[in-house]
Formats: sequence, structure tokens, C-alpha cells
Amino acid sequence: MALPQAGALQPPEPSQLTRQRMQESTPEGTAELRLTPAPVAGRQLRVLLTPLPQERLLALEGWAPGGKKLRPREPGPADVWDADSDGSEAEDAGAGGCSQLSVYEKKRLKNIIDNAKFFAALKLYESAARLQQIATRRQSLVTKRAKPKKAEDETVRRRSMRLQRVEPSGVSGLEAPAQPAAAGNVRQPQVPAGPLPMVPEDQKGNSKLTEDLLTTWMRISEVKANGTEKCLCDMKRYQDMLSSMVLSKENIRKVVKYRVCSMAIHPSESILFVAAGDKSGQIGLWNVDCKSEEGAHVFVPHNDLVSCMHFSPFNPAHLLSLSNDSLRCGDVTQAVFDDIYRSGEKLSSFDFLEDNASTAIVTHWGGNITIVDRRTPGTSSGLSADIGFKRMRTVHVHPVNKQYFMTAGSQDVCIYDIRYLKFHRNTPVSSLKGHTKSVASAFFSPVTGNRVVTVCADDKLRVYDTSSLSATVEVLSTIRHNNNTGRWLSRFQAVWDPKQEDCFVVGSMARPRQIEVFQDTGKLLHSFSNLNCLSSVCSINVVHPTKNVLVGGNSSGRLHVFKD
DNA sequence: ACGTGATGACTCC
DNA sequence: TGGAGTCCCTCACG
Repeated sequence: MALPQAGALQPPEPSQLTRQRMQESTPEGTAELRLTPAPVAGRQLRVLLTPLPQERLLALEGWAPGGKKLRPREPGPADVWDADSDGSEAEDAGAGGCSQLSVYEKKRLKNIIDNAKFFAALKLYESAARLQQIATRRQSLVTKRAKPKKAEDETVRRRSMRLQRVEPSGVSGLEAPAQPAAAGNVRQPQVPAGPLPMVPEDQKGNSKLTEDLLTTWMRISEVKANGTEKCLCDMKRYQDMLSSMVLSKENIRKVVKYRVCSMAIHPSESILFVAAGDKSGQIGLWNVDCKSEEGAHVFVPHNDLVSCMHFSPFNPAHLLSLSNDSLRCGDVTQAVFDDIYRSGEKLSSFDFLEDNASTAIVTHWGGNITIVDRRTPGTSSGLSADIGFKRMRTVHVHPVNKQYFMTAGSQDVCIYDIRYLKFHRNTPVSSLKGHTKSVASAFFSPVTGNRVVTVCADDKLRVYDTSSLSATVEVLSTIRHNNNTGRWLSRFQAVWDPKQEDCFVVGSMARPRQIEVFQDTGKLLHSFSNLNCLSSVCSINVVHPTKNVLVGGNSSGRLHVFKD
């Protein structure tokens, strides 16, 4: 409901009005007045409306209370001025300026006055009071209008102080009025759109402490990692290498506050540098080689779950991160998290389309994809297409044939050719059939793209042979695997070891807690575990592209680095 | 019927 | 004693 403006309810003083009309009246006798009377309190308002002489005077001049021009029309029982309408009616009132009253007009005026009195007595006072409330605090209205469901949620589902992010002092309770847990948002202050300074959360205004971390990131990004030699060593050697990778206490660190939802590892070979995104929109950067407190810092470039992150393969000084509403690029050389793309639709995943990382394919949760070109900032440029998925979780571009990309979601896993995308009704090049429940992830093998591994809620890992893309793709192996991560853990994603074409890493519910490495044949090659250090489930894992390093993130924001 | 997302008790240090 | 960390196999809703 469009509530009337506070000012519009005050009728102008007749004398003043008349003066204005004399000045502004047109030869036809119509006046186009723009009156902006000062706001008036509700109580005063009633007093102003009730005295009849004033009403009559106003009415005689063709004005209704509220500064609105009366439209001449047939009188009727509902012939009252409409406090809800906007000011447009005043403009098209036409030649209604009345100086001499006909019988009809007198009757009409009587109606108007009676009705005005009636409304002033009943509704206007109420409205004015509500207006006042709006002017001071919107909250009373919000609670009135709030859906009962939300109110219920608040009462039925009681949340602990810690979960409400309420400081023990209770200070933040004042700052968190109307948006308690709206959309699961964990954080109170909303991150604005547009570029954000790369300043850690705990040190707003004092970036001195992060200087080391960011300088390190910048420095290691200048050195081109030479190791694209993705060796395909024999399985025995590979297993030995895996066995040599161990976890020690100093290589465990909590880098974000809440559950890890995505991770990225910097390609540098000199320094181990990891980024983790959590459920609340935080991104933690950790220089694993720096053992001091300054080795890790938290930034907050998003409002919501950071679902996908990649260092740019072209320029690892850029860290791209995706949240529900935006794709950002953290550029350490500029010390900003820049906006690349924003959408009203919920975003789920992205991948780079070319090696130069200038274009990215972004999937929307609801089944659309968008091609985002970073060279045209601030626009959702390029192609948008509906590929008919109900829910899309991950997207991955074929490592060799970049025209192919694969999406995985609740419906299925499909491979599309980007050259033949249409706005609607896209048919996939290949469908990877067999999933009976929703699919959490699907990724091409890193070197050739000849394999795809999927994680499905039907408690199976599947490996497909995608060496030739036909309408149906053969399942190579199926692995029984408990993927029921449930309520508190991020869903498992199976990721290939970039160094080993045919092996992938996946978290596990098995006890003792472990991270598993499988061969594409379905053979379990290794389980990373440590009875002393690893006591939780690592849902999200990344493997370094050249070094023997594996990082696992758990649902408490803690990262575990296995290295040799 | 199925997919999705929400959250609090308990243990350990 | 209290805060940090772990993790479930539920339940409402669309």
C-alpha cells in the first residue's frame, strides 16, 4: 500500500492558496500548483481537517485536504479524495477551478466535506500516526507486515546467542533489528556492491598487519610457475608420494569463522598460499609457510556463502570468488575486491572459458548460465542461456576443448557446446546418465578431460569415460561412498589431482576421519588421516597443481595441509 | 516424493 | 567453567 506522504495531508492555507493561484492561474482559470507543505503531526492534522469553514474554503477553491486538486466527476457515495493515490491526479484535474457553485457542485462539496470529516475522524488520524512511526522507526510496520512464518521461525526455532552472532556484551543486538536470520545470512552488516578495499575484517582502517600477507601474495604471483609438466607417474610411485604427505599440527589453522564452502590454492611453488571461503561470505587467506599469527587474515567481500573460488590461471594476483549474488575479483595489486558480475538470481558456480581468464561462465542456481567478460566491467555482458536445469551446482570447462562445458545439479550431469547455445531449449552434447539423486559436483580430468568424476546423493561416486562425446557416455566405474553429509557439513566434491590425470580426492565420513584418493578405476589408493590431528570431516579439498600438497577444509573453518 | 536448507547438544581443553 | 569445535540420520517447506 502506498501510504500518503506526511506533507500531502496538510491542506494549504486558503489565503496563501488563493494568492498562489492568482499568480499562477492560466487564462482558462486552471492552476497547476505544487504545494509542499511542511509535515504535520497526526494530532495537529485532525485539528486542521475538522473545522468546517476552512474545509469549505478549500473546497470552494477546488482543493481537497491533502493539497490535491479535486477531479470533477459524478457524485457518489464513495466520492472522497483518495489518500492513497499519488500526486498525478492533481495534475490532470482539468478545468475544474470553481468560483461559482452550481447545485450539483454544492451537493458534491457537501459529500466531500462529510466524507472528509468521516475519514478524518476514523482513518486519517490513524494513518498520520503510522506515518509518524514510519518517519521515526520503520520497525513497527515491519512487524505488522512481517509474514507470520518469519515470526514463528523466530519463536519456534530458538537460536543460541553464539549462532545469532550476538556478542556477549549484547551490543550487536541493537544493530540487528529487522533481519534476524533472513535467508540464513550469518552476518549483520551488508557488504555493499562495487569495489571493496582489501582490508581484513578485524583491522578496519589499519592494514599494517596484513601487509606481509598481501605482499607475499603479490610477490609469488609475479613468478610464473614453471611446472605445467603434469607427470603421469606410475601408480606405485604415486602411492608412495601420497604416503609421504603428512599432516602436522602447525599445518592446521582456522582461517574462516564458519564452514568452509570453497577453497583455492595459489600455483606458486615457493610459498604455500591458500584461500578459503565460508558460509558467511568470509574469505580467509593463509600463507601456510608463515607460522606467526600474521600468516592468516579474514576478509569479507561477500554477504553470503562463497560457493566457488579460483585464482586466475593467467594472473594469480587475482582471486575470483563467487557468492549467491556476485562474482568478485580480489586483485592484490590494487588491494581491492572488485565486482565483476552481479545478479538477482542466485549464483552457484563459475569457471574460466579461456586460458587468459578474461571470460568466465557463471551458472545460476535456477538453471541459467551467463558468460561474463571481465574486459567489459560492470555489465552482465555476453550470452545468457537457459539450459533447462532445475538446480545447478557446479560448472566445469573442458581442459582441452574449451567449447565444452559440463554442468551438474539436481537433475543430471550434461555437457554442452558453447558455440551452439541458444537462449532456450538447449540440448546437451552428452548426458552422463545414471544418477538417481542430486549431483553435488562433476569435474573433467585435468589434462585430457577424458574422464569425469561425479558425486551423487545416492551414495555413489561415478567415473565416466568422456574421451569421445556422444549422446550417451559410458560409466567406467561406480564407487559406493557415503555422501550423506547431512545438516552441518558441506557436500562432498570429488576433485582431480591436477598432477595425476586419473586420480581424484574426496572427503569421507569414515572413521577415523580421512580424505580419500581414488583411481578412476574405482580403486582406493590412499586415505589421508592422522589420529592426532584430523578429527573432523574435510568436505572441501584442493590439491596443489605442481607440489605434493593437499588442503582439506572442515565445517569449522579449519584447514588441514598435508604435505611432504 | 524429493530436494533443500535450517541449527543445537555435547565434548574437550 | 566457559568457549571453541564437532557433527546429524530430523523436519518443514516448496
